[in-house]
Amino acid sequence: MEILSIFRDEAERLLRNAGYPGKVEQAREEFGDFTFPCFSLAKERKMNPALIAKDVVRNMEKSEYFEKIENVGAYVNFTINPKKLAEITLSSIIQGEIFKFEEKGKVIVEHTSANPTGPLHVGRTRNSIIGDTVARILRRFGYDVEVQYFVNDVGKQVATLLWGVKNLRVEEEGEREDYRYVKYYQAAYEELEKRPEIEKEVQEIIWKYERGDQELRNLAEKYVGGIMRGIAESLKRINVEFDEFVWESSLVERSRKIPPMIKEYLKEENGAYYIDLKKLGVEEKDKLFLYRSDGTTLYPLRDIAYHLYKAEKARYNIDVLGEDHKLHFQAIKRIIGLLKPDTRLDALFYSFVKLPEGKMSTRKGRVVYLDDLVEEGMKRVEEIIRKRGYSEEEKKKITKMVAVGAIRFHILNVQEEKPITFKWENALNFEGESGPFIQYTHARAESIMKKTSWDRSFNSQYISHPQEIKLVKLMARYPEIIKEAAMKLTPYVVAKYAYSLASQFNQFYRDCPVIKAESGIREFRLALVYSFKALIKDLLELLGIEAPEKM
RNA sequence: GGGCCCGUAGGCUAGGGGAUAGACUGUGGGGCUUCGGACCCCACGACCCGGGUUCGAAUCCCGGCGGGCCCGCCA
Repeated sequence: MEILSIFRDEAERLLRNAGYPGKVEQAREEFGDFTFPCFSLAKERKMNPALIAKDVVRNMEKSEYFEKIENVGAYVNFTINPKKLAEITLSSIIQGEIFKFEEKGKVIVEHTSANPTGPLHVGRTRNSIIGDTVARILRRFGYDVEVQYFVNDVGKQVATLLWGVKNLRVEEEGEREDYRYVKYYQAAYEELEKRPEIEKEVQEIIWKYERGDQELRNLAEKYVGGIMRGIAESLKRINVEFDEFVWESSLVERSRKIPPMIKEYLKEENGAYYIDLKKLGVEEKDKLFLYRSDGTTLYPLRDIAYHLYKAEKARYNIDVLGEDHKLHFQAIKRIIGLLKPDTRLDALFYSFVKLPEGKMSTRKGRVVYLDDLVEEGMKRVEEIIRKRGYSEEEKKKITKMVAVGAIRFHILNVQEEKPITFKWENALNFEGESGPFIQYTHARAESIMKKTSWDRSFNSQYISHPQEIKLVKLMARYPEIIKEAAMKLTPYVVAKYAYSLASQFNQFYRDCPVIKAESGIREFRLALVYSFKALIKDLLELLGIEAPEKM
């Protein structure tokens, strides 16, 4: 139940009864909670908007839901009755009702799906963090969510890696397989640039691998599998996990059955096959190639097979993709629309993270690896908490929680489609609008609760301080924030909301003593602190950030 | 050449027809006999440019400029 819509509906009911039906909007804070601008009505009725606003107020009946309804210029402003709102909001949180949403069926979220050619870098991590967070939000919103990673082991990149493994000798350094094996990939690419004729050998690897060549399968299992283990381990450190890894090679046979199903869009050119995209209604591109002339499959074909596989498992599918996939996705969506018209396919696009010196590139070794970012983050956190007298074990746990909190929040706090330039000091910011700020605020609230006992009873009649009212109003927005983030696939709104809530709590904290407050007020404030803590903990969880009790 | 996305204080980012453009960081000041100073308060500082639509444009439309991406028998 969206708490504020109870009040919004009531405001609109009052407007109707006053003879001026219309929709209210969110008001600026200093004017109240909802507002009804009278400009368009003024135009319709050819009257002065300010006079209309006056008349609306004159004809309005009283309501226990609002403590004040008044006109300011051409606006009719509604101020919610805080006692009523506090009662509804706090009991909804304390009983856990606020976290329950209607069940909505199954959805598969595919994210990351980075080529398994080396360790995960920070650029790709934006995909993982956004994808993981949107999955968490959808789960909260009532979906049965399954998270998948599409492992591209059939493509040219992996063939290049395997060519390197077979033909080159490199120093394998480091503990983890992804760091060891990426050297083959980088060396193979260098070689390929020097001697373009190697291309043929790479093609041959693709051909053989697709047909199940045992030696190559074994190599892929070791090297691609090893790199995937590394990637999964890196992601696990920042709380990203998957339900299923789907390997492309497992879909090759299946993908070959697809072209006959869309024969009327299929064309041939020198032995290669493509889909006529114009005919499909995609204007921006002509041909989508499915087969090479040597008969091996191309990524679009395997991707169609994969989407078909997903569509059979779930009626709703979401891909988290870099903006470079926009056109490709448009084509895939059309094709799945033909093959599985009763399913829904959405994409969440994000812009790249680049370095001040340019785009990240695994090939060129111009990257910041996720692991390095996490390590550096932990180092900086440790610096701060060194003197706080935590045990070794506590210190280790807190250090990781806070570093990951900073990293995830930094990525999530920006609209997905805006480009990010990676800078260490921003990615590892612990102050102000940051993950650690929110975690710290949670720890503060926790600290109050620990110092006192409370039987979960409260009386909303005691609400009076402006900071109490502001905090309740902000908390009441939780359901609509979740709904917006889930429906528009915009996880950043949850990050922004979590920050504003924490920030508001800190202001409340400054002005409103809790433990020392007199009886009545004290219980009410404890209900506020408890509710804030429950809410912010949930929001942090949605952002994939742990909520430490002390830090 | 064509298409898509982005342009808001020194840096980073909300708002996406409506009231005085909201934060964070930075810089300068201030606040613990008070529940945790990774906090709080005050000040400074911004809508890329030019037209148009509108009672009203940071927001919508058109045209520039700047940045990113796409238009592969790569993925």
